[in-house]
Order: sequence, then structure tokens, then C-alpha cells
Amino acid sequence: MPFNSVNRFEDAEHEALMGVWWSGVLLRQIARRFFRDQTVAESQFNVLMALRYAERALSQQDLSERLLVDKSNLTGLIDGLVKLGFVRRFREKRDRRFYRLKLTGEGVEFLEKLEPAYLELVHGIMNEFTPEERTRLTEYMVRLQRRMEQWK
Amino acid sequence: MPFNSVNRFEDAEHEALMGVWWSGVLLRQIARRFFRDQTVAESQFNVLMALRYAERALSQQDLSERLLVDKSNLTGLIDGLVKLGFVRRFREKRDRRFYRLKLTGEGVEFLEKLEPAYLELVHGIMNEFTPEERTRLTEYMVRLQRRMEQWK
DNA sequence: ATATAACAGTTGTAAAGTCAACTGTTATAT
DNA sequence: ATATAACAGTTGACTTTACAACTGTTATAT
Repeated sequence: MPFNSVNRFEDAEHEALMGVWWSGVLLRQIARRFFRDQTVAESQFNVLMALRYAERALSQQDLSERLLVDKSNLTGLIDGLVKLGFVRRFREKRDRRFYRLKLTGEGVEFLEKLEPAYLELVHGIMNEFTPEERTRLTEYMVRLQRRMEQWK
Repeated sequence: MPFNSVNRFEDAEHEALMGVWWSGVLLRQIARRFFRDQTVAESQFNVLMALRYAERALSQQDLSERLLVDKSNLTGLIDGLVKLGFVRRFREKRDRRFYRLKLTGEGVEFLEKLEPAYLELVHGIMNEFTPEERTRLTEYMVRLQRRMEQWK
């Protein structure tokens, strides 16, 4: 899909999409490195954040949809977070098919400790843009995502 | 890193970067599905495209840098492409440490056959944007990538 | 001249992801 | 009422990727 550098393939649409692709690749790389020396991996951090900022207690299925990760992965990911004491699974009485996942106090504490460094990284990258540009970029990304969801 | 939907975490910089992240995830997903029923995997297609549009014969190391993929992966990826008859490795006499990789006629032919469907997909996504927007998006992505490369 | 560095590629290991098939639970349709 | 379908989660096989350690080759430094 990529090939950023030399692009004799003169197609502006393609070039733009490659830009997004490429930015995503770089972002993943940076994230991986950031989390290398952390207690949790990037994928587990994603779970913690999703749980923290969700409007209600989520199931693994919910997480799967929000994080765009297959539900089968979440079993192990959450096992790890439970073992770390950051998350607990609560069986639902009314419907014993699913769990409600909740962050523990330690989980919240952990996120709060990590947040400053994380935000510093994010801001360090994003202050490339003016507030107006940032707004426009966000808008573009929302539209792009909506468009791409039609291919799912 | 993500958590698009509900974002009580009111931080515009973060939101924008998440947009990029998220678009990247969706794009990967779409690409994976596109290549599912194709002869080559997405990662192999990337290799073929890089070889095709390179200004000179590349080594595996070159590819590793251009595709942002660890060189250890390229061994197997290229093995597969060689087996398919799309790529050949040529030992360099002057420096026997590396290969020069070249697309075969079959390799080029294969790409040409795949190109229409590939471009249709790309255009189907990108016609979300006007030409002006597309230009601006491309510009943003270039700047973002340059910025992120400082973290490598 | 020779030891040391650097380089290109390969191998092995582990993490993270997808997918399909399975278990157990609840909804639904006739 | 009961069979069927849908759902949540788990398991196992497989793919993709990164990283570290290795081999073999060339460059560099003293």
C-alpha cells in the first residue's frame, strides 16, 4: 500500500491516502516505543483508556467494536490486566453471557501516572499544527473514517 | 491509543491525532480484506510496489527502510515473491553482503493486472474530498510525518 | 596487518492480530 | 414448549510483525 518516497505513480488521490497510511504506520511505531518500557503494552493501554472514558461499564464485545480488535484478542489482553490488578470482570446476573469490565483504583491510578508523559508525546507531535489546522485535520479524519466504514 | 467514540478526555490535539490513528487502523483493515483473495498479501504487494517505483534496484535493507518493516521480515516476504516468480535476487559481485532485487516480467504483469481494482478502491475512498481538500490533506500528512520522524 | 566496527541478510522467539470453531447462555419463532 | 438462532466469550491454528542474536562480508583504525 505505501511507497512514499519515490512516487512516479502520479495519482493525487493515491498520494493523499498513502499519507494517511504512512502517518498511521509511524504513529504505531512511536506508540510501540513509548510503551516498551511501560508496565502495559500499547494494546492494553488502549483497553484501559476505553474503559476509563466509556460512559458505562463495557463488555469485551463492546471493547472489540470500539477498538476494532477481534474479540478473541481481548480474552488474553484482559487476563493480563486482571492479573496486574487494573481491571475486574463482573458477571452480569441478568445475562450470564457477558462480563462488565471495570477499572480498579489501581487501574485509574496507573493511567493517571502515565498520562503526563503520554500527553507530552501527543502534544509534541501535534503542535506542528495551528489550532485551525488541527480542527480541519480532525474534520477530515472524521469524514475519512465515515467513508471507510462503508467498506467494512 | 484510540478510543474514538466517547471522548470525555477533552483534548483537541489528542482528538486530532486519534483521528489519524483511527484512519490508519481502518485503512489497514480495508487493505487486508482487499488482499485476502489476491495472490499476494498486502505486505508483499507493498514490496512489489516499492520495487516497481524505485529509482534503482533495491536491497532488502533499502526496502526495510522504505516500508518501515524490520529487515528480518523481508527474508520471508521476498522468498515468497521469488517462489511466485515475481522477484529475483541478484548477488552483487563488488559487495557480496547484499542482493539487488528486481521485479520480473511476471511481477510487473501481475501488478498491472491488480492496479485497476486497487485504484478503484483508493478512489472510492478518496472521492470523499474535493481536490482542494485532498491537497491540503496531503500537505498535512507530509508535515505530520516529518514531525513524527523526529521521534524515531 | 590485524583487530574491531559496521553492514546485509537470516534465524528463532515472542507479541499481537485474524479467523473459524467451540461452549454456554438468552431470544425468537412457530 | 421446543427448536433454532443469536450472542459473549474462549480456544486453537495461523499470519504478521518486531527484536535480538547469529553468520558472513566489507570498512576502518591503529
